[in-house]
Amino acid sequence: MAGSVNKVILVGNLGRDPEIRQFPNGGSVASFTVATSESWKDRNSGERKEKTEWHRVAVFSEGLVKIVERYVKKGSKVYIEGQLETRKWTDNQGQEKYTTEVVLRNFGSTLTMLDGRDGPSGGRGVSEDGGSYGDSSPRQVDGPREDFSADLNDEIPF
Amino acid sequence: MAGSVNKVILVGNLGRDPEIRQFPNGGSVASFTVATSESWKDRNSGERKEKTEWHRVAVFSEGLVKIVERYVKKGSKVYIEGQLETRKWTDNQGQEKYTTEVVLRNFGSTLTMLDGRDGPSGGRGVSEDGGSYGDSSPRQVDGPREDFSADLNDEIPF
Amino acid sequence: MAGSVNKVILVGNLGRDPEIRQFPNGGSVASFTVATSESWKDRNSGERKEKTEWHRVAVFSEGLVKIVERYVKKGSKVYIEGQLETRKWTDNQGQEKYTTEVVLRNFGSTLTMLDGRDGPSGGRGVSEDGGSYGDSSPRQVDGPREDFSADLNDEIPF
Amino acid sequence: MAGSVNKVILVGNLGRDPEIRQFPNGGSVASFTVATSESWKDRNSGERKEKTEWHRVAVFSEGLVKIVERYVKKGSKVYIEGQLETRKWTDNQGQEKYTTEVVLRNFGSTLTMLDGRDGPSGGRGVSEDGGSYGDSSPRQVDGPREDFSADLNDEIPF
DNA sequence: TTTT
DNA sequence: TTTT
Repeated sequence: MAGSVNKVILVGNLGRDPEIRQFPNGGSVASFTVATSESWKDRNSGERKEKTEWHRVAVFSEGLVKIVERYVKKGSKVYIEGQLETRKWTDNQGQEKYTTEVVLRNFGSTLTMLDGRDGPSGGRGVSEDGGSYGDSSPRQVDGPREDFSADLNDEIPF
Repeated sequence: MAGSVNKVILVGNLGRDPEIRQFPNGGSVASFTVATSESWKDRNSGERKEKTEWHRVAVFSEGLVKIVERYVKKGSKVYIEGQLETRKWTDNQGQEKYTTEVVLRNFGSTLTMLDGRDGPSGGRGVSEDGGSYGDSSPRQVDGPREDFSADLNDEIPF
Repeated sequence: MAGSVNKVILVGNLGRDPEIRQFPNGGSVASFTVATSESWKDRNSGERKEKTEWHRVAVFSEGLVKIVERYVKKGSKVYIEGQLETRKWTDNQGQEKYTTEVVLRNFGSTLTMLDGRDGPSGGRGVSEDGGSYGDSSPRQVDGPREDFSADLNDEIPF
Repeated sequence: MAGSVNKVILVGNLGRDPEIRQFPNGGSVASFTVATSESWKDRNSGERKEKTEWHRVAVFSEGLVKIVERYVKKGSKVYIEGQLETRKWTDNQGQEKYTTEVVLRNFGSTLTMLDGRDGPSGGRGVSEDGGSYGDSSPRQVDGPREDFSADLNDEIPF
């Protein structure tokens, strides 16, 4: 299409440690959920209200997966720039389901740590060397999976 | 949560005329879908590939609903700024489903026409006076509905 | 213009305490500078490089000025959404100068604290009641000024 | 700095054809100005008001310079994502000046045509092959320049 | 279902 | 200097 833009910007905290999975072809994906919340005063009752929204995030960019592996964990506050993607899948009962995610691929995607203490400053110019980094490694799922998408969908309800 | 951001920016075209619904309490919602697409050259095959993503949009801001009613129709190119929201609902078979939408509420939400010919310049400072506007009115669903969310969910598969 | 967008998003830290000024007509403005920085590895030398950019910010939205007064101070990390504006002025030697600022007015502007400890969650739905809030009040410039813009320009070099 | 973001999003029209300059080292820059405008109804007088803002844009990303060369010209409507940079220079009278620009470098920068007729769909995955493209080539400044920044600053007043 |  |  001549000129379209698909961009999501989130600042929020991770609900759990990220999950990293290797693909048979060598690629990998980091997935996690991010909470954002709003609060407002109800017009009628005058009560303070709050609503939390959970966003499912999938990181496919190689450099950003490394950042996630080393620095991002449950509770981390992150700035994320990605794109919206909806994919169709079939659950165990044969029901068709749709899942919408914020996806970080190479171009125009960013992940920046906002916690201060740990981690690098920006998620783009990722240095390619490794190195552990304290003890905050994410929950690594061991080994390649084949039924990747069904597996992911079992765990998170949307 | 101390400091979160939930923002979606889309530039794309409407797949169909918007649908406007009145709520019993006087509010209204305009809903439509927006297509964005990307194209790239496949690394292996060298082929040109294209992928279109469909985004479900729901406009609750009173001023923006008016803009949509008057100026936005099938094929319109729009700039949209809203927030991601996922809601749970139950289909006719009693299955729980989740639908993720780009929602435009009052603050920080924008809808701007990018087609040039028709429409006002920006979706924020909406003048409160009415007036028809050519012949490009959207498909108006007549009258208030009670089972609003189930109804919407019948029509669009995600 | 049919469909234009002017938006700046910054995440960075304040270089100094904000400066608040009252206008004779009752309005006020909060101004401060925000640093963002990038680091990258130089392609030729392999050295780690870093560059800091300073952004001049002016907050005119009444609710956001209150937020700034109470919660924002030197070193605070903030998320800011505003618009770019360039204004012309004349310095003491009669030279014409141009200053570009990130301006926060009512619509679509946001300021969110990212420090965690202090402050409210979002800069939009600001409650209109007052209240001190610890000891972190910004450097308040006492009383209305008439030569507002020249005064500001004396202090910051761009 | 741990975690900063510097992002500008513009949708607007070019005031003139872009200017392309080659650097001695082989790089190039495309520069142009983009207009955005707002209109609102004055609270007191009830009059319709309009204000146009001019943004100076400098494109350093190699792929995006090609896009600009081929497709972007006076009057074109574009979507731009870049970062804010302020640089210091000295004019002919030895006066120090500051110029703030929206700069498009490699990562996270985008330029997308919104005019419909001409041009490719997105400014990121630029194909590296050439090709003229009708007659809409921008005003090409011939040959490399050495005093690049002074030269640019002569022409545009901020 | 849009658009190029 | 653009655009409506």
